[in-house]
Amino acid sequence: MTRQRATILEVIRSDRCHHTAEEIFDLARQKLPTISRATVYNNLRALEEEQLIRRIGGEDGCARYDSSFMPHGHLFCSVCGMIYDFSIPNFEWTLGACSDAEVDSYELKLRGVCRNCKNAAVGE
Amino acid sequence: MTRQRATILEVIRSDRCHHTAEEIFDLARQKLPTISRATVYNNLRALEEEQLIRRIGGEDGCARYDSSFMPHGHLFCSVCGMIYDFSIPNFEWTLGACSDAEVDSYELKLRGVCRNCKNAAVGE
DNA sequence: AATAATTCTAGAATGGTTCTAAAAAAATAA
DNA sequence: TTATTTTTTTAGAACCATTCTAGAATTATT
Repeated sequence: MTRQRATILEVIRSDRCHHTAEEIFDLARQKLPTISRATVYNNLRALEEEQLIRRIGGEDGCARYDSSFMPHGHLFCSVCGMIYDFSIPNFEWTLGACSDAEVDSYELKLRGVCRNCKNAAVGE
Repeated sequence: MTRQRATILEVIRSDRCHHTAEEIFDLARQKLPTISRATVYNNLRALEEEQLIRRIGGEDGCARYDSSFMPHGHLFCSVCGMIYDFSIPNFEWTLGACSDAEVDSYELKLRGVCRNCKNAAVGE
């Protein structure tokens, strides 16, 4: 575990913001000014292969990263742009019950309006 | 509806293969040899905005297109590479019941082994 | 310390997609 | 129909997230 890799992992774990590679590069650079963009990309790929982080496809064509192990989906709020974790009880079981295929993992992306923005709209 | 757009839509509707933009370009060119790549991309975007087709993110970083209106997920088989439609009964209802957010649409990608490949493995 | 293996760095290359500007086609007006 | 305006198409350049390359730095091994 090099300093660079530890820093990248720390950045991803430090909040639940699902940062992009570029954001991770900027945040890592604040702690390690000479870190290279390629190092960020290399380590993101390596960390993903080691299952220490998870890649999720963003809405704008660039990948985002999540450090949570618990399987869950993501709600992309079309009003505030935030990305929220979204869990469905027994979803793995449901997937198994829905077909004869063997499902190893899933990625669930939801588009809509988050609770906060929905409530704000009502209060207007 | 120009000839180019009609041809692109016809290609997407002609089978359930979830083609990439490049594949659609090649197939469209067989019918309209002078069609341009930009026309394919322009129309794919327009057709998506008109809700005549749906874009799904492929596993290899390039978009794929689906002409089905019925909401459903996609199983990417890691053995044969095929992409299968995957439906979950009452899934829209489940999504609504799982949070206070307003969910407008979803994209569900599953990785695993399809029924055929699973059965083939057993028979070995 | 010497050697070998791994990781990092900067910048070039890649590739799917979007943009640009001019030509063609289609729609509308006269 | 002809003239005018709007939309679409075309070819290729540009874009940008990501990957690759080659050499330097670091780390591990002998």
